[in-house]
Amino acid sequence: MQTQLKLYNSKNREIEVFEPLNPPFVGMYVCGPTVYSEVHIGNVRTFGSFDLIYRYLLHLGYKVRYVRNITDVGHLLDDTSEDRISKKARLENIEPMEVVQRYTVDFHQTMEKFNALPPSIEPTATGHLIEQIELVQTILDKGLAYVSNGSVYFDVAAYNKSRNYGELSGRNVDDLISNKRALDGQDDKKHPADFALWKNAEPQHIMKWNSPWGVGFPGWHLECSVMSTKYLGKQFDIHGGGMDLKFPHHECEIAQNKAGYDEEPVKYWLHTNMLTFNGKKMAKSEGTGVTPREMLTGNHPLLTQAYSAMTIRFFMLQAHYRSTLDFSNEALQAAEKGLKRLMVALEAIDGLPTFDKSSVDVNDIKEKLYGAMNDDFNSPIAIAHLFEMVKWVNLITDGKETINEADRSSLSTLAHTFVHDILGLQNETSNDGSEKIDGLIQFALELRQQAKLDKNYSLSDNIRDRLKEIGFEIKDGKDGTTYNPI
RNA sequence: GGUCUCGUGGCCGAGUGGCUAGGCAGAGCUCUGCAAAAGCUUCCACAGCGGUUCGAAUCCGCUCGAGACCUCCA
Repeated sequence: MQTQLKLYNSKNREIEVFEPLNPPFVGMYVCGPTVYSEVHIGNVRTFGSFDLIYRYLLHLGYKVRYVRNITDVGHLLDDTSEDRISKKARLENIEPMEVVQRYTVDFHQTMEKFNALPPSIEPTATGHLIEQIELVQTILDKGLAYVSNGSVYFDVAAYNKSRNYGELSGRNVDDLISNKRALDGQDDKKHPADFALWKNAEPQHIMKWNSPWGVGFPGWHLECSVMSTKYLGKQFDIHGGGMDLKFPHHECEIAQNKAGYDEEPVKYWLHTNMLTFNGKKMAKSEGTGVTPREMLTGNHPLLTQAYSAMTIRFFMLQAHYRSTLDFSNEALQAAEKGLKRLMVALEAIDGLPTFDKSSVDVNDIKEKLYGAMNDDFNSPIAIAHLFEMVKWVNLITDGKETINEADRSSLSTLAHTFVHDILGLQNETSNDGSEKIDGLIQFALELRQQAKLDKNYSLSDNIRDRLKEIGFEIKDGKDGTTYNPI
């Protein structure tokens, strides 16, 4: 029997049994990208991790509403009054919304390549300005924010009198004062830890809107509070995001929600870890921000070859979502080969010879697979067990183990469910192998077999090599020859 | 400086107080005309130093090292 799903709640740093607020419904909010440029492969890992979680929850039968936002309001860069989206727009001489549109589309295309399911709702920040302004007003009315020079700031000190700012990230307000780095430059604030709910816009600022406090734009943390509440309610089950968003972003979100709605918004906080390159977090500024496009084409100085989307997905799934994952050509090549072995075995299951008895224990594999996933979505363990299954399949193929028809059928269902539905791995070596192509290859194999019988090895090797060039790998087994698309 | 995480074999990466992770790479064997594929076997490990324990890579302490966050960040 499958055990209960347990997950690591980063709110209290403990593994907890997953109990939705209103089963079978599950509300899940994940912080999406800011669409001012192409996402990099580290972003793909984050959304891939949540895709795994989403898929598994769906598989367990939950009715999941998965909300992932698009941040299309540019938020401020360091010491300029310019934001990322406006800057990009200025550099490329286009409308900010063109920037947004371009990279939103690009993001969707990318996630589709990596076989990530689209969220149920993908709201945009600019589409929820009224709600954001309302929340700012509510917080102001409660005396937990103040207006200053056309901007509105969250009053951390006032909030902290009755609440605990820093509960998620384990910080306390006093530390935040004393450790605040220099160069804040935000003289409008009463307290260094205060954060903007609404920001006054300079005249040259492009993306700005009217508000009760003047022309400006919303603070970065506001959109997630507003949109999660709007679509999932004041309390919902799961909130996810990258670890780097824990502070200040998620901390501020909690504060806004509690200040505005007087509710503990999130039951389970899930934070995914970073993809690293040479042990360091990927960052464009460090020259380590590899884009999916570069990965897929191999067109990057640090890459020795191109990697397929499924290779990359599989590579990422071989690490737990809460661990950092270090990224190298060697590791990716290992994933490429491993994935191929897995997929070949998966496709072979339905063609396995059956016997009266089974020497394999399908139920045991099943329990191990669910056990792994129920243990905080431990995909690397699940994959390890899938490779156990690969071994069984190969031994049966070699006639060293046996399986009966019922077991073969349940093994096939189990394996396909885990590989395709839960891990989201697709067979990329498209067997565009229509029956006609298969017939042609079988014919070529017959010719090769005859050549071998005639000891015409140069011909048989030539057939083998040519088929490989075309994209089919020949495998001589004990009981004849088979082939696989490469 | 503050908060926190982590240090596993050639590489990536799981895990647990005593029992095989797994993938890739390496070695040997089986199969084979050769190869590939597949199978079997095998080598390589838990940063260092102490402590707790019958027993620790797994718990505690210290040292060294790495990283994340404290500012936009997946």
